[in-house]
Formats: sequence, C-alpha cells, structure tokens
Amino acid sequence: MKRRIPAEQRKLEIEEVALRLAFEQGPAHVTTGMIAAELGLTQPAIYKHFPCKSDIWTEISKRLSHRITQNISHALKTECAPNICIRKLIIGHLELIEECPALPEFMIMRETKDGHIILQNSIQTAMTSFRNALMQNVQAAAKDDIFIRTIDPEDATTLIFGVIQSLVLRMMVTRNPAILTADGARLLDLQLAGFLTKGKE
Amino acid sequence: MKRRIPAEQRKLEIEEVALRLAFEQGPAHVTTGMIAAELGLTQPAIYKHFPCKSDIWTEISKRLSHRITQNISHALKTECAPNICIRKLIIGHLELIEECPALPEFMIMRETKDGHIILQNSIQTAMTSFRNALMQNVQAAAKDDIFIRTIDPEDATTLIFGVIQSLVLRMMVTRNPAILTADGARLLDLQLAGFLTKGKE
Amino acid sequence: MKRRIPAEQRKLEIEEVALRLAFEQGPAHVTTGMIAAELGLTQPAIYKHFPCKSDIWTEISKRLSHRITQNISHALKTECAPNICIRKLIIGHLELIEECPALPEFMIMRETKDGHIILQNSIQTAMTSFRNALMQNVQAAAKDDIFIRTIDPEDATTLIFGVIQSLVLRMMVTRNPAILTADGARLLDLQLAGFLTKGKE
Amino acid sequence: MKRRIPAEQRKLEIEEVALRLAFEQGPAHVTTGMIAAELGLTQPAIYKHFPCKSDIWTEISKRLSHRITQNISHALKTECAPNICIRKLIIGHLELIEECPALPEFMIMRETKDGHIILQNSIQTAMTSFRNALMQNVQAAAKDDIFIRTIDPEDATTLIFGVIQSLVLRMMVTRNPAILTADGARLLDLQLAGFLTKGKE
DNA sequence: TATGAATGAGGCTTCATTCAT
DNA sequence: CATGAATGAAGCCTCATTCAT
Repeated sequence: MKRRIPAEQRKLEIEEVALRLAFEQGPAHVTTGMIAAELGLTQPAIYKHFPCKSDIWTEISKRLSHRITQNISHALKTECAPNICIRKLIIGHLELIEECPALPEFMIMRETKDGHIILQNSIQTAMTSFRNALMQNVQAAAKDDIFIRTIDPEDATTLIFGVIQSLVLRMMVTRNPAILTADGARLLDLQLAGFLTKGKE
Repeated sequence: MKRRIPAEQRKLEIEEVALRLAFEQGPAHVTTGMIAAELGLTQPAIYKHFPCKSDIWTEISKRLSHRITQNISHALKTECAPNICIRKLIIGHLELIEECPALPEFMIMRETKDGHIILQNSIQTAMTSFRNALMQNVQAAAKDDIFIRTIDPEDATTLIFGVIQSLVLRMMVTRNPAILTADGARLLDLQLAGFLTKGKE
Repeated sequence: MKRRIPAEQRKLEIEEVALRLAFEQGPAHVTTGMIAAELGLTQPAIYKHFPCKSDIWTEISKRLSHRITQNISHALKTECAPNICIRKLIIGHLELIEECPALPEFMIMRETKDGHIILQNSIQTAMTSFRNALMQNVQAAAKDDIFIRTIDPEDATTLIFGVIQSLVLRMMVTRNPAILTADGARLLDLQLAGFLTKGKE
Repeated sequence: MKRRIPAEQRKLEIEEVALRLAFEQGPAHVTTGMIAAELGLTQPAIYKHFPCKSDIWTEISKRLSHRITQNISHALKTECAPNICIRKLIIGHLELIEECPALPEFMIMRETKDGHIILQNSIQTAMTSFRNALMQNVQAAAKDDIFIRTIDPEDATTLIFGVIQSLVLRMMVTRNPAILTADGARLLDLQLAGFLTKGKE
C-alpha cells in the first residue's frame, strides 16, 4: 500500500522536500507535518530519520555548504585567467541557487533551539570562502592588468558579489529562479566591464 | 507603574517594537507575547489596537512604503542632474534601512492568513516605484551623456540597485546596520564610475 | 458557561487535582490533560498557571515540604517529654499523609527535565529534618531514662520511623489512607514499648 | 557484531535489563527503546520475545514472586525455632531486594493496559504469603514463650515487616542497595528485642 | 531471531484570539 | 485603555506497536 523506501533515500527525500517548501513558504513556516504530508508519510515518521527538526536544516545546510565549496574548487582548479575564474564562480553559484532557490534564505535564516535563536552559519562560512576566492581573483586581475590597477579589491568584490544579490532579490520577488542564469551572464559582463582596463564600448 | 497611553501613541509603540524584534529575531519569530512583554503589557492588550496580528505587519508595511515613497519624491523633486538623483535615491534608501533594518526582510516576508501564504506587497510595490525612478534617471543620464549612451538601462539599474543588496546582505550577516551608510557612498561611486562617460581617473 | 476563577485559586485547584491523581494513578501517569479534564478546562489552560508541567510538581513539593516542616516545629515547640514529642511527630506526619496520600510517592519520585532524570529533593530534605528531630528526641529520651540508656539512637530512630513506612506500604497496597491514623497510635505504642525502661509486664 | 541468541536467553536478558533500568529510572520511565538500546538491539526486536510491553513486567513480576515464595519455603522448611525462622524470612528477603532493588517499586507499580490502571498484584500476593508466614511464626514464638505472650501478632508482624520498609526507604533515597544486608540484621535484632520475654539486659 | 520502515495515540508546549470585566 | 481567564489550532517529539523481509 504505502511506499517503503530505504532510509538513506528517505532522508534525501525529506531534505529535498524541506528545501522546496523552504523556498515556497519560507523556512520558518515549514513544519514537519508539511514535509510528511508532501511525502505521504505520517508526521512522526520524519523522526525515524532525523532526531529533531533542526537537524533537517543542519543537514541541508551541510549539503548546501558542500555544494558551494565544490563550486569554488571547481572554478579555481582550472588554469584560467582571473576574470574567467570570477565568471565561473558567479555563474556556478547562480546555477546552484537556481537548483536550490531556498539557499539565500538559508544564509540569513535564524534557527531556534530551546527557544533561543542561533544563526545558521555553515552556509555563511562557505560563503565567506566564496567571497575570499572572488577577492583573490579580483586582486590577481588587477595585478595582471585585466582590471584597473587602482581598484579597491574589497569594494570591487562586493559589487561583483552584488550581481548575485540583485538577481536573488528579483528571483524572490518574482518567485522565478529561471532569471538567475538567464540574466546572470549579461549582468556580470556589465559589472565587470566597469573594472576592465580596455575601453568600455 | 501601569502607563495608560493614548491609543494612537500605543499603536506606534507596538509597531516600533515589532519592527525592532523583526530585525533581532526575524519577522516569523515575533509573537504578540514578545511585543507585549517588551512594552510591559499583557498580551491581549495588543488586540485593543490591532484586530489581528497580521494587521501589525500590514500597518508597518504601509508606514515603510510611505517612507520609501517619500524618499523617492524627495530625491526627484529637486532639480538635479540625473546622476545626483540616483545618488539621492540610493543613499536615502540606505539611510531608511539603517533606521529600519528589518525593511529588507519585510520585502521578502510571507504573511500567512487563514493558513495561506500571501506575499507582503505594499513594500514591493513601493520598491517597484523606487526601481522605476532609478531607471528613469539612468535613462536620463544616458541621454545627457553622463552615462555611456549604449548602456542597457534595465541592467544598469539592476546593478545600481545591487549596491543596496550587497550592503544589506553584509548587514544581515554582520548584524550591523551602520555599514550601510558608512560604505554606501563609496560603493555607489565605484559602481557609477563604470557607467560614466568620463574616464574613471 | 464555564467557571471563571481567580488565578490563585485555580493554581490551588490544579495542585490539589494533581496531588489526588498522583495518588490514584501514580505521579508518572498524571498528564496535564488529565488535570485539565478533571477541572473542566482545556489542557493548554494549565499553562496559564504553570510555565511547565514539572513546575506543578515542584510547587506541590514545596507545599508538602512546608507542611512537613510545620508538623516538626509544632511537635517540638510545646514543652513535652521526649517520648511525647516523638508521638506528636509520628502521629502528625501520619495525619499529613492521610490528608495527602501521594506524599510517600513524591518522596521517591523521579522528575524528568529535558529527558534527564532528577530526584525530587525538597521533600527529602524536609524528611531529613524530620528524622533529625526524631533522633534528637530519642537521644533525649535515653538521657532522661525514659528509653533504655544503651539504645543506639540511629537504629531506634530508624525503627520508629519504620512505623510510618509499614503503615504507608499497607496504605499503598490497600489504597486506604484511613488505616494510617486508625492503626498508627497503637503500632507506635507497641514500637516504643520495646524501648521503654519500665518492664513490659 | 550482531549476536543472535537463543530466545530463552534473550528473554532473560531483556528482563534483567528492564529490572535494572526500573531501579535506575523508575519503572514508569522504562521504555522498550531503552531496553533495546541497552542490549544493542533494535527496538521492535523486543516484540519477538514479548507480545507487548506489559508482558515484560508481568514476567518479571512472576519471576520475583517466585523468588519471594522460594525464600519463604526455604525459611520455613528447616526445623528451627520461630524467631530463627523470622530472621531467615527477613534477611532472605533483604538479600533478594539487594539483588533486585527494583522489587519494592514493583510492589506499588501501576500497570496501564488499554488506558486503564491496574495494580501489579502477583508480587503483592507473594508478599501477602510472606506476611502470613511471618505472622504464623510470631504466633508460634508467642506460644513458645519466646515472645511476650500478650503481644498482638498482627501488630508485631507489621513492625517486623517495617524493618524491611525502613531499610527500603533509605535505599531508595540513598540509591545504595548495600545498606539492606549491612544494617538489616542489627536492626532486626533491635526490633525483636522488644518482643522477647527475656529482659533486655 | 532479528531488522527496517512506518503508524497511531498521545504528551508537552506555544500562540493567536476571544470575551467578560 | 487595559487585564485576567480561557480556548482552539497546531507544532514538536516520544513511544508502543505492526508488518514485511
């Protein structure tokens, strides 16, 4: 009658559903009951796979952090010019968000344990690495005379990162993740154009 | 001990406290009990001023929308060059966020009424106006040869708006609203520099 | 329709019902729902009077401890011969148990907070005082040649205390608290007779 | 790793663990999960050996009852003076409790079946036999002029039984079963001394 | 003889909301 | 304008129990 599914796969399903619901309704509104209903399970069945609800978020956060880190190493491992690396970092991250559009909200999500609010930080840590990788390539680009030499690397990095933020905000308002990769490359080009040594038209 | 306070003023107090708590704990974690406790009231007392909880958010949203709109008209009413207007719009909005740091979360907040999720939209409407005002000035700046003529106004607007998003994200991670105006002008200059016809010295 | 009752009185009612149910069903089987049902309340209504369930037990324990201590001071304050004091202590305590027959189970009750077992000890502390008061009077009785001089006060105290234990066990098995005072005096007399200097004919 | 063990032995293991946990945490707090965890089993594995949880308690109660009865017949079968028999009964029972310190709590434990509370009584039945055996010997001792002739056998029995209760209470408070046999003989002597015809030196 | 996935009942607790005072 | 007592819905979590393998 009911689907009986191996635990490992069920865990994944729970995480996927939770992630999807987190995008649709906002992480704070996702209940274990909603997750269970979505999977055709009773609510306590969730607890056969996760000791407590916040562990679902923790596990998801770990998984997302890992994806972020993977994207970073993938973007850096190839021997490319710094501006190409920057491109790979940004586009790769946009693709990740398109796949998991709840990611940005996880980054700023407050987790509550025992009534106390604790900030979710494994994703924030990964994003710090992301920003560092970005900045190193900005610095390298300036050194290589790809970017204007006098550019402030911190601020330039912030603006390049801002391309993601702009798109994320529009995605959240429009509820349409497709715009991320659709518009990402073009916006990034425009952003980087301002930093390039070569003339901009 | 028991302060009896005119209704209009109490309403304001409630909204202020709710707004502050929304920043501290996240809008979804704010309860009527927390608001009441913060004001030294009993929890049902809130209902003398607001028929239901979501009306608090609605009222706050209205107020914030009004502030956003005020900022727009203030930035546009003076006869300035378009790039100056852009500056006024962005900096003005950053100041508003610094004063009400929960604003960005209100923009993406889901309100639940009768179990259904509805997006908060009076602020989103105001932000659409904001974006339009921004874009009009970008177009004007391009027409006036302040910005590069060939620039795409949509994309340029998105990137300029992105300055706000970048700063907001850093504020949410650092929990420090002060960075908004501290770094805003400098970042905006860097962003606009990429669009200016004149060399970036 | 529903009785609306001042908070202080409701608190008392809750404690009384909890105490009664603790005797009838055993403390570990008493639920907030049972208490509420007994009072014609909804279950969450209990939480308007006690922040959490274990606070009900804590409060009851405090009250019982106080009663125990009162009995001690009442038995000691009058200027009586030590054997009379002993009598007052024991009979007074039996009367208290007859009134609150759950008391013995509270003494050995394990309270669970956050999944960890903690022993209930405010009553145990009071009972330690009770035992000390008993022993002091046993020593005094030996000094005054009421009891046999060579008696070991620790052991004699334990046996006198044992009169209570014996009756309590029979009460728990028969579920009839009335035997406590019905048989108490007679049993105590028999017990003390063994310690008296005068021959037992 | 996975021990597969003959059913009969596993049943015993389960009962032993349940009995130990009943002493440590209180019978009402023992769950099938705790028992399974203690044995390195999955929780439903318990149900291969016991149709339902209360059957574990029932089985344990039977076993304990049997031990109680064994102690009685062992104490009575030897041809001894009644006071020696009494001694054997009490000391033997104390030894049993020292081995199974949860026994006293089983005696007053409420078992719940289909939501209804039922008292555990196979142990109570055995204890009634124990008391009867005790009383018969008290009567015999009175007849043989070992105890004072005029003694009330009921009451004397209650007090002698009380030696066990006193020690049990102290064990439960101190969580130390060793005191039972350490102090038992001495206390019993003191108790019986009061009933002996011979002067108390 | 056991595991592995799941269920159903029920417990504690929170919270928005009502209403008489 | 506010309190004080209470409700109803819902959330998290535990536990005994089932059943296929």
